[in-house]
Amino acid sequence: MKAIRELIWKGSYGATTIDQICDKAGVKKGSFYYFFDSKVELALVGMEVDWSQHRPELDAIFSPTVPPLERLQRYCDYFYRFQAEICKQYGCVLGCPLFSVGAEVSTQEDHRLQQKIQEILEYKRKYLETAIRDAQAAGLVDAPDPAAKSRILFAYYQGLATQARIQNNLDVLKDAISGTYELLGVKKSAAVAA
Amino acid sequence: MKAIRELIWKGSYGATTIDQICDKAGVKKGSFYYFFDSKVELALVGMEVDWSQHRPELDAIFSPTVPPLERLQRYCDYFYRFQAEICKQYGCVLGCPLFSVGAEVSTQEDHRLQQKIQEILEYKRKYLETAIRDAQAAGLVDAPDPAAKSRILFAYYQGLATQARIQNNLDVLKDAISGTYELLGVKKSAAVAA
DNA sequence: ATAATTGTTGACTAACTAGTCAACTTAGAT
DNA sequence: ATCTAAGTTGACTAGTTAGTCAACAATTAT
Repeated sequence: MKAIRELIWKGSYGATTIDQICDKAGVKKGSFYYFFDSKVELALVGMEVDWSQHRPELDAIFSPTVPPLERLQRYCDYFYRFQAEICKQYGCVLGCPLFSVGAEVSTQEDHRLQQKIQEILEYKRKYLETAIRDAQAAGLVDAPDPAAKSRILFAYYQGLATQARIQNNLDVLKDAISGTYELLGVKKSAAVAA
Repeated sequence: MKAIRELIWKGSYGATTIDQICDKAGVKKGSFYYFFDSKVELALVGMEVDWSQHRPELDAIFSPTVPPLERLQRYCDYFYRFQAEICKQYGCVLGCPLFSVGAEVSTQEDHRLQQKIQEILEYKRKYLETAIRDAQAAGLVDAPDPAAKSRILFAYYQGLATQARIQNNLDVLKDAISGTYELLGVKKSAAVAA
């Protein structure tokens, strides 16, 4: 379980072989096929496990009890710290596996993995939408269409994460919060407050 | 040449084998190794060829003779039309190969491909930076730091392209120009003019 | 024409790939 | 203790992979 996540995160989904997974997991191939029918099957469960581990943390960060702009601030901080830790552990910036794996498998015939990834990504976007809507209601930002704004912000985050991975540079992520504010048209006073 | 571009664009770099490339190109493996030492070598030349074909079009779109905001408008249009054509040809949205391949190979030991990709990406960002600087000089946008803004805009485009690929949905790209305007803080009057 | 260079090929290794399976080991229930 | 179900394994296909190479063909120079 941990093995496949590491391998497809650090390397790529397509280039990760079942032999590699078994080696890393210290398990023989027979055992693998006792539990899973194929690599896709394992990847699906892996994604699910990963998501279920992140979900509580995101629920806390995006809790409605937290002021909306602070949620975004905390999320940017969290993402940076998380990537920094991963970077220290694996020696390079890995970004978000949902993006890199998603982009890689999107053209495959078997659509199950794409669907799962899109599903989780949509959950994540929802956090942003709610935060933006609350910020708009509080008059903190200029976002008459929170859903549209959340898509823009989400695309921005996705781009940042991918850039950080490609450039292998954590500093790229440091612009996240200022970029968020510019993108949302945060009013000066609100920015200082958050 | 055309073969590898199609294969690693539609599929992935890692999962594309030299046998596949040779088959698609109608060439035997011996010939391949007569010209290239490895897959990386071929991919490097492929990227270079691809870039040299796009460059004149981008030079035209971002010509200093064109009003700055119109450059961005034209670029968004161009990108959409280009993706639509590719989509009709291959049956699915493929996004930008620099992003998908870049994300995939970024953790490899051999850094040559990453370097080439980063180099081309940096060229592309420069187009945006110049357009934003000109727009700022003309008082059309609120961008005191054009380089920083261009990084934000570039990340946004990168995210959009990746999303379009993951969701296999061209409509994602339709938000590009309105997102650009929101992101740059385009003044109402300037937006109407462009 | 002929020699030299450039390019092409099929046949070849040796390592790796996904996937199967009968035999084995463990752990839990009775 | 012993029976059973759950899990593990090594050895096994059969196809694919990267990469090599001597022999062959095509082009070009002289």
